[in-house]
Amino acid sequence: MDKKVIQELIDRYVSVSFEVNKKAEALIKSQIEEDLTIDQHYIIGYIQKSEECTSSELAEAFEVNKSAITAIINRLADRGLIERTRDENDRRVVYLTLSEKGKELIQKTQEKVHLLVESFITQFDEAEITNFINTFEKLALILTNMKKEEVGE
Amino acid sequence: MDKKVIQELIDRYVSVSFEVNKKAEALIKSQIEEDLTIDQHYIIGYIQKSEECTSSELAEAFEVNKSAITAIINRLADRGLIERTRDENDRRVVYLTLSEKGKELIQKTQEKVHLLVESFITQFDEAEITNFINTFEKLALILTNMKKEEVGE
DNA sequence: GGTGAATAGTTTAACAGTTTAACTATTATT
DNA sequence: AATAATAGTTAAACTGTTAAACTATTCACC
Repeated sequence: MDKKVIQELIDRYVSVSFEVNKKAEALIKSQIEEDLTIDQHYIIGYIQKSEECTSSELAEAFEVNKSAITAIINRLADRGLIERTRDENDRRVVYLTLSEKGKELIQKTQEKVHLLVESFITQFDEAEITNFINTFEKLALILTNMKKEEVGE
Repeated sequence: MDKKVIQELIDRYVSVSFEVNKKAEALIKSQIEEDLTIDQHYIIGYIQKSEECTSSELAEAFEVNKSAITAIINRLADRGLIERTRDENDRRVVYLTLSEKGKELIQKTQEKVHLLVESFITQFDEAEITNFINTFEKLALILTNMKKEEVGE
């Protein structure tokens, strides 16, 4: 690729990804039920999808320290949205699950978020949005590998 | 579009955008100079690019309240990275500019971030990444319009 | 020209999220 | 049995955020 072209692509990428992130986050925030923060929403969503979720798994997925997760989980558990159960075989680990209240809450919120995403995805034609998401997924893979290299696995 | 296809695209989009955001943010964080946070980095970068930057403009761009901007600007001004100057014609407004120290810092950081973005952008062929960014920019436009509609402009 | 509304920015209090370091409890290694 | 490693928590310090009240200035318009 031409150096100039690359420079331009970089600038465009940096600026558009910033813009989309900010705007998308603001829109999601507007759809979230009750007094859930964005992070709480994502945490609950992750637990919902995950089989046997632990703090360590969350910390890795969200790229933060475990103590940051503890703080968030504490708040959600205090509100009765999340439950903790110890593993009987390895009593160090604590599994996180959603209470009924938590399940209901995330379901309602996910529906709204889905409608939101649908409303902009359907403004593209199928080929374009499919290509876009395909490349996006490739990018996710590349970033994962870059991180692994950095850590030196 | 088929309903099932749309559902699948939504799920893929939601999950891949979350993943890319987290990973990209972690990588950027690893490239940032000294003790700058991600938000501070973005704020300084925005001021650098902007002509006559004000707190209100930043608040709008970052989709937060003005008082959140005040807090960040205070910290950066305390560290001598940003300077405030009042508009002589309208003494309510305060222009934000980078000090020499601030300019040097952001330049060094931007270089690193550019190299980082370059390292993954160049793993795609030109057509694919160009299409990707084009669609991304369309998405930014759509989100901007959605917000305008919501606000009711 | 003076009064009330609008605008730009700040302050304060309260809270969420984050890191680092030290800690508890448990399990693995040797 | 002793030591190291792992899962998670706690505490202190900090950043970012909102909401509400505030200051200072400018605008609108009668």
